[in-house]
Amino acid sequence: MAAVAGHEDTRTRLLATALKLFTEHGVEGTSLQMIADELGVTKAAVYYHFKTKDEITEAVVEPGLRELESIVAAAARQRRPGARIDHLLAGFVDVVVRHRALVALFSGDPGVARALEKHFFRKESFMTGMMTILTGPDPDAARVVAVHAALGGIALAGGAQELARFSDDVLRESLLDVGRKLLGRPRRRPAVPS
Amino acid sequence: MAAVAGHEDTRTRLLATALKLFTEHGVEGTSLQMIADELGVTKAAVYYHFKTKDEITEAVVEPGLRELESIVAAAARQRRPGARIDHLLAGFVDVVVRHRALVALFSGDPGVARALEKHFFRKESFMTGMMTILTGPDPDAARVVAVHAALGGIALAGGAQELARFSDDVLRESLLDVGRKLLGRPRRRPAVPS
DNA sequence: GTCTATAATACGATAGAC
DNA sequence: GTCTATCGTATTATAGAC
Repeated sequence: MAAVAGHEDTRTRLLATALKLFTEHGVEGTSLQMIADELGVTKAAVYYHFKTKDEITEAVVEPGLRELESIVAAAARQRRPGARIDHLLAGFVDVVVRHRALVALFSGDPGVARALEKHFFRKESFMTGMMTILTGPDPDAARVVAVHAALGGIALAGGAQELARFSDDVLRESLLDVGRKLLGRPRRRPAVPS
Repeated sequence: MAAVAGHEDTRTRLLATALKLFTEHGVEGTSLQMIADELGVTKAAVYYHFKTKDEITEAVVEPGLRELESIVAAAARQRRPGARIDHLLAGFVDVVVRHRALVALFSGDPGVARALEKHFFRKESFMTGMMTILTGPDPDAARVVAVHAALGGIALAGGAQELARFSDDVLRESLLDVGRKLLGRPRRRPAVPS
């Protein structure tokens, strides 16, 4: 790890800078010049680490996306439908909290979807997989809307600038509460025995 | 009305085309060339109707934004805190349903906020006004998160492509339900007398 | 009201020196 | 690993004919 720290460090700083600018101005609204300036290098230096801008976009969202994929897969393996929902909700919220702005970026920015399409990742089918677990079979309109609002609301709230001051634990519990209410999964321990 | 139809029609078609492309590719990801091509005219023709791209962005979002502003003002005039919340929620959902993709665009696209800033509209202070009504005074973290998720979830679900098939009435009732659950406003008529 | 033509600039991306 | 310099293209925007 330490041996490649010199290389890894610049690459990591680059991705962190890109994520910050992407959430601020959108992927298409962020130029390589802006990234280079923020990093304190030239455009050519950026191109040493990544061959194209799409490759940067991909690398920014990849870690969070991989986590989400494995969570969906693990949730699908649960036997009871309720357990599938609980597993997916807890995992989704956890990824949102630990990556904050990333999931909101993935959910809302069309530039991300366009960049991923070129490397054979279909956002639409991925979302359908999550939806199927959360809605169940033959859902009515209200359920489909509620699930959409839950995923969107959790992602957007997790990436909101005004909520950055909250700790991971506080944000996680609050977002779990949002998901439970919208998905009809009341919590087990009502907190107060009285 | 009919006398200016020739002018109004092209301008209206232009705004509808712009909104469609903005939601598909984002504001910064949409060029005037794309708008002109979709309209079947040249870029110069587009510039006859609007002096700058920011002016187009502004004109696209303006109608929905004006409605939201008057709804917030009307909600603030309600006496009881619960009535303020109910008024704002119903109005917000109604605007989302009638304009669909527009509110999601306003909520999520950084290009919109940037375009509006130049004409003295501060998105941040506008959102704070809505938040204050919905959270009440001295809200805890869970409440702030819930309100954020409610507004974001409703806006995002309203603009979702997969929910476009639902009628206005069905979508409105479903989104109201989302808002009521997250804001702690259970509905009056529980539907089934039994 | 829409066109052709063009200016000025910014973009993504590459070549080659150090 | 970062630089200077540059290529080709696309961008916003304008001028002037019809």
